[in-house]
Amino acid sequence: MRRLKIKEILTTGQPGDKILVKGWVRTKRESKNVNFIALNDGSVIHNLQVVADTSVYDAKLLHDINSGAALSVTGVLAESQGSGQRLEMIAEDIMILGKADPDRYPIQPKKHSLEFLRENAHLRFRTNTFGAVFRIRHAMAFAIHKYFNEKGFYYLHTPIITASDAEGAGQMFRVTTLHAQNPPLTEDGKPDFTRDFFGKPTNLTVSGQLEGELGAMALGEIYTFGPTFRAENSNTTRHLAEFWMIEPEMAFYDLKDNMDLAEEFLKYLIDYALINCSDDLQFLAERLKQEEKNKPMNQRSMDLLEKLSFVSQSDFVRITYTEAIEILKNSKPYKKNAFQFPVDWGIDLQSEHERYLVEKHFQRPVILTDYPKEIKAFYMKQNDDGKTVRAMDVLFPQIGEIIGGSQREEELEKLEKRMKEMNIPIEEMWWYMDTRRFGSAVHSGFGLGFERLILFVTGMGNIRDVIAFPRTPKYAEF
RNA sequence: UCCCUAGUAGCUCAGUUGGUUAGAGCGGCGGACUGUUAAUCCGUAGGUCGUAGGUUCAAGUCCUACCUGGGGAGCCA
Repeated sequence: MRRLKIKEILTTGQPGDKILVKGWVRTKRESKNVNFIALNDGSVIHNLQVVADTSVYDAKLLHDINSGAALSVTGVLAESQGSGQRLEMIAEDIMILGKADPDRYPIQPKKHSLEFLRENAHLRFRTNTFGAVFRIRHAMAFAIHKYFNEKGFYYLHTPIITASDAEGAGQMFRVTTLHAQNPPLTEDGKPDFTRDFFGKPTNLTVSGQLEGELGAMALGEIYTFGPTFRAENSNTTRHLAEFWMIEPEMAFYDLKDNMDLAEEFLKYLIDYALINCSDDLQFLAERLKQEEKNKPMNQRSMDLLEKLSFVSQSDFVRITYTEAIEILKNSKPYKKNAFQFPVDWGIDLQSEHERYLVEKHFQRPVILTDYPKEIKAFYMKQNDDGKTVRAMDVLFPQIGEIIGGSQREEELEKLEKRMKEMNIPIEEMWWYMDTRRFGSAVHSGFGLGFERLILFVTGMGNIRDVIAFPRTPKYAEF
């Protein structure tokens, strides 16, 4: 008999159908004559209720059906007498594929804290919450490829190991095969990287952008979607040492085209989730609502589904950095001295400032553009004012910066001048400079933190809960 | 890295101004029950109080250091 997935059974199954299912026991409810087994196979958030007549089955067999056990069950579908579900399965044959010792199995049929589940990340997929999160994460990854494919972008695989340390996006993880205690030394006593695997110092990538630009300047529109690494000692709910990033790079796009793409892209992804992940989103929305019951009224956030619909339907506000500083200087918290950090043209905006703009002043996503060149990277297109660059940051409620991007500097002389000012080793970057030497053109791109997107879409509060096996300072378990 | 906060049963927590034998709920186990919805009812086992020092007649409780978790900040995606 062909095995049916529970998703299929619950949507198209009919009473009388004889079927085979396999899955894991969530809960078992016992009474004298009949046992109810809630079986889940991961295909949907819903369980299949398996009904086992106690007179038909060996007591030992029923005894071993605990939370976590894997079962194979054949039986007949029937309209459920209970009110919790349309269909249920009257079991005819139950086989225990793998037992789960109830004394040792950590995922009990009760509410667990996210912290506890994080320590049991290998088993947390078996909970409703993490099942939902990781199904949504998959759907978002798929939607990203779908979106770009439909728009004619090519998926370019930029390298994970890189010798370039010019990006300046953060501390990098060194990649080496040299002996940690006794590396070969140069004459002045330093590790001799000419004898390392690649013959020079190498690192895990912090961004695929520079290589992405090379692809865009031939293929037209490309995107990368892969793991990225930062060796920063940051301990927050929004940072990981290993995370996934989506970086499109487009020839002939100026900053406005770039913003249009970013906005359309984010809305597409949110809509995709609303349409294709409604069961999981509904569960997460309900979960969030329960959690927020303990919070005071003014700290509660919008319902998850409302929030997603709202963002997908509202126009993102687009203002320049200079305008944002003006708004902040005229704001109540500024006048009341309620900001912890100063507001002045030239400073980098702090979380509290971004929060104010997005959550209080505009109450919708905001795209800030044209930042002072001093606080942005060397490759950004310099404006004629000599002070600002064509950067754009997309700010979302609660999570802050979800996208950072810019129009790139395509003029060789300007780029070289800026690199010299910022002490970027131009000679090592000869391949990057070549794009400006040969057939240079206006182009743009941005980076979207995948986990931050998932945070927003799922409403989860900690980035460690939207990646299967988080890597953070002092933590690389599993 | 900085600030705040917590660590007591498998989980979530309570534990009074330091004082006898450390508690509850959930979960587990045993039993009861005519179909349950993280069932209900009765019973039961389960603890080196994060680690190492210190103060004290006496420390889960006070002090110091360290470890780990959580929240916030910085850096950023």
